[in-house]
Amino acid sequence: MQDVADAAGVSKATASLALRNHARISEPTRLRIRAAVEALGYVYNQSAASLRTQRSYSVGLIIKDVSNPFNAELTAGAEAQLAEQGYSLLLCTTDDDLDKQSRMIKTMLERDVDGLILSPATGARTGDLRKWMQYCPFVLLTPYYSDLAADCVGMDDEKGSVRAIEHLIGLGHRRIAFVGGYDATSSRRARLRSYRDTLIKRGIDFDPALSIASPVSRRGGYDAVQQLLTMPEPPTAAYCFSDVIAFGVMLGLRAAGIEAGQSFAVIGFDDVEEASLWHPSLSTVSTNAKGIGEQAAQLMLKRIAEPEMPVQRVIMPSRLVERDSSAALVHALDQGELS
Amino acid sequence: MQDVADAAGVSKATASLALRNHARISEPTRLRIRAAVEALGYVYNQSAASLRTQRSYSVGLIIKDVSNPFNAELTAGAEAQLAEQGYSLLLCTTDDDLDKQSRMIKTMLERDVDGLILSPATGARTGDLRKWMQYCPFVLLTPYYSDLAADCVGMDDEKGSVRAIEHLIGLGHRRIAFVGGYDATSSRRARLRSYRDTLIKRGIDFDPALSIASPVSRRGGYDAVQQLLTMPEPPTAAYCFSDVIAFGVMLGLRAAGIEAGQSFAVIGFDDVEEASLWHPSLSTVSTNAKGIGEQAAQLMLKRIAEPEMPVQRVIMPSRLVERDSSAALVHALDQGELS
DNA sequence: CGATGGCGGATAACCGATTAACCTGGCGCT
DNA sequence: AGCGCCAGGTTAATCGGTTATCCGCCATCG
Repeated sequence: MQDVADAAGVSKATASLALRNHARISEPTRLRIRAAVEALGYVYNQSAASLRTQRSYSVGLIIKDVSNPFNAELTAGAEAQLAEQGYSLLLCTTDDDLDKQSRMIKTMLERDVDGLILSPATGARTGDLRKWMQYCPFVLLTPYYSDLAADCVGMDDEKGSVRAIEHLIGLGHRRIAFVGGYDATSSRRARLRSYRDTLIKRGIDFDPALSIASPVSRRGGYDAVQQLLTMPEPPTAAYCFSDVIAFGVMLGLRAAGIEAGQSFAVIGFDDVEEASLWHPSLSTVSTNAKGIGEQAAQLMLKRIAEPEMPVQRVIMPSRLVERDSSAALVHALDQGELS
Repeated sequence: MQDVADAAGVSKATASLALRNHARISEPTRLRIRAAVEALGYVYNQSAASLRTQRSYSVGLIIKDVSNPFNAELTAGAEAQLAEQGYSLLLCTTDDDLDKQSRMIKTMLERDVDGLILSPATGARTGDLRKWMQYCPFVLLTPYYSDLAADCVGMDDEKGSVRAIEHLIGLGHRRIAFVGGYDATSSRRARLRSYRDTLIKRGIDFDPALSIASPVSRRGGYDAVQQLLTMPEPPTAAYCFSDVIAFGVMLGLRAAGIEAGQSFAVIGFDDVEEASLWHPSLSTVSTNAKGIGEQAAQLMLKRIAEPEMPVQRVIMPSRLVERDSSAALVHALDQGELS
């Protein structure tokens, strides 16, 4: 910048002000300086500026895994919002490992992010998070740390689950399994609770044997459904922790000669793009991943602009999308009698 | 850091050296300093360090769109490699817009990245890229800027295409369409060339009417196949620019009462996760997106470590994965006669 | 006519690390 | 005793911007 200033015959300070269009600098001078910038191919050094101003115009996004379509969409949403406001996105992943999560948070803080959007790894302790929150604002991608005085945006596990189960009950199903997800995650617990409460409310027994935890992968769903089908009284429907698991369940069903949507209903969660493309198309609880990412970014930008704003907790609505994988049980019985 | 030094009763310089385990500092002193760090909750300021050392330990990744599964996997691969070496990933997207691409490159340079991994937007000019390359090393995610003296890692459009077409010919197909992709992209041109050359080499006419450009979306494939089916002598197979397009083609076929893999063969490109899950499962040219991301990151790290290393161009192997969507034409004819 | 007040710009301290160069006490050696 | 040398630190300049403060000059005003 000194070079630019010299070339324009002004001081470094003047150059600095001119580049940011400060009113103090006259038009002709500003133009001379801009010309010098072009001529010299000067590139502004944001890090140097950050050092002085203590604002980096960057925020970190810490998720478990980008290759998961849900997270990819979320990332896309967040990045778009941030870029629009001139912020950059530092991305890192934890593989749902607490240790790695700590390292990543530390790294981000060292890089002086203005804020951190975090999808906490399973088992993250409130105390640890609170410790980090001293250093920069956080937006949590989950609604389950309510004692933490942090902004958050989560999806509505509860309403979505209730709708899904009521839909299945409405179709005539009575033996409904709850499939997949890691046992310890708050999201799964919330959905499991809604699942159980809804059943009970409708006068249907809650059978613990029908809820099976699993890794969040197709394999997880595949294995789980195999297990379910060997039960003496197997379920006729599965409410799955995620679409990915639902896909696994449908594959498992097919392997057992059962087609989802005929004698067996399947409902997923997330509404990833493939859900509508699958054959049969997957009924699922839609959560708008991109919207969650956008919302998180917006919340962060607001928080940065106004640090003392009251804590905001956003629950993004989820809605049930009924497609072909969930069919009426009566229909299934009819088919069964025909074969 | 001054505070830490004071607390440990040493100078700032000593503290700095101690934190980086410089041999000059004795063990007891180092421990005292580390203790002070803990006690004060000090966080290292990487930006300040970068300012001085001119190394930010961060690299930028500029792609068109993260929500595309191929790019998401690529991103995951790159991030993992970089994180492993202590580098951070700045992610931004261009929506395949040249203007936005320029802005993003500029932003990244201002943020003082050590390198930039770029998937150039359609139509990016060599000259423009060369201009940016003065400022930091680039790794291009395409093999088609060979006059640019930049490291790159691309997929093997050619071999993959040849295999796919030969596979189809081997199955008895003679009217093979080439479907989808933006006309102007180098990748599409390369695949189109391989497609044509392979046909000709096998003594089959190349019919320009059988190659249809389209947006890279399901819709694009859907519309294209509709158009193909109205031809006087429609194709019996489609080689698609991407899996996404192939999905569209299969949907279009189904809408026309044709099931892919029976009277009509479909092959995609990318081998995205859903390819194996589709019904029928999609034959496709597999390219290992995550591997490309990892390779790009590794190349970048090597380049940073050794700036004068000769330019490296990596072509990641692609292989044909034969699944259910590509069936023998004879089989299709048999079926035709039966019906 | 001297005081006042802008305007447009210059000076220099500062942000938080890194590092070349310098300092010092103690030990071994001749 | 004198000298060199090393281990273990310290000093201060530096990276590239930002910004509080100061300055000179000219127009305006009572």
